[in-house]
Amino acid sequence: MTYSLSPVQQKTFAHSLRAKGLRPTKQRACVYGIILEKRDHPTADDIYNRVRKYLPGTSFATVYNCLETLVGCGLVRQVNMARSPACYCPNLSPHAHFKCNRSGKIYDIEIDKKTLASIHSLIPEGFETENLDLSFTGNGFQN
Amino acid sequence: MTYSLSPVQQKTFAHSLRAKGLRPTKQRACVYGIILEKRDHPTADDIYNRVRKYLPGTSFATVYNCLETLVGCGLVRQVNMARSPACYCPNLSPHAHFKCNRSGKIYDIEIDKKTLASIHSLIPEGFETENLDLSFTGNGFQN
DNA sequence: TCAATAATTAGAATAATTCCATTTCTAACT
DNA sequence: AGTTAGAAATGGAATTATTCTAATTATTGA
Repeated sequence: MTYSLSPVQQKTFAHSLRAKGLRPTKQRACVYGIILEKRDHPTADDIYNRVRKYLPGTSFATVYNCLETLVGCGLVRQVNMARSPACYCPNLSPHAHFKCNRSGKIYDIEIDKKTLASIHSLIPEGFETENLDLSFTGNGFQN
Repeated sequence: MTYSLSPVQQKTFAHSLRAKGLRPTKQRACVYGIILEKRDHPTADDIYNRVRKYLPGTSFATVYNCLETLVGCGLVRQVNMARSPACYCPNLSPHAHFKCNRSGKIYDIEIDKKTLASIHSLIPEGFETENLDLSFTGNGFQN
């Protein structure tokens, strides 16, 4: 059984891929849907396990390929935290991540415009920033 | 031939370790000295190769153990950038990293107090931050 | 429908790091 | 200085995350 995206999601999905000459395949739709569905910052391994409920033949290579494609299209973000596998997040607004050392849970933390501007002002003249990553580790409120 | 730290470095080194009940061994001194010596953000592999010029018997396990210890003592910082092995840095002041996609070079970028305060103010009430990582990727000025 | 090409697949390969059992070293105590 | 208990280092295997490769299958446009 193939994963169904909502009409709005489907449109965004197909449009973003086609804009880059890429094909909206069922595997890509499924990976995208799974990341949107449960916003728990799944790893490639988590995604692999969830995808296989819908498309049992899916391989790791495909999951990694799909993720790379979706990140490349700007549909999802890859989050890299120290000493943990990459995880994925559909929140496209500028935000930081806080990883709780006790629970392992990752929280999204919004970055307000003023702070974002302040952060960007750190970059020296002549440097061109493509990506910004801000992350914290420590203990979250409730564990 | 064992690596010699300057008297000041030696004092900081031995003191930080002893404060945690750990021993200032020659391997740890060597790893520490190497990170201080050439501030080029070496990876564990780089460090392994440099250490072995002084202490040829050193194993990868030891390099990783030493690095973990030094990071734990606050003598060096571990820097994790997306899709690259961890690298190490003796700059203990609050700073961000900019990785140039073309050259692979990592630049230290100071974070001024105001921006730092602004970043810390993002953290919700009740969260306890142990570590902050801010990194950029893009193109540096001269490649 | 057919051809061209893009995407997926399985499995092997690689890279980075961690683990484990053994040996060696260090430092405190005679 | 010699002993000894615990800490650290060692080599190699194991693990984890990810990427690569060659063959197969799917998608899209003519």
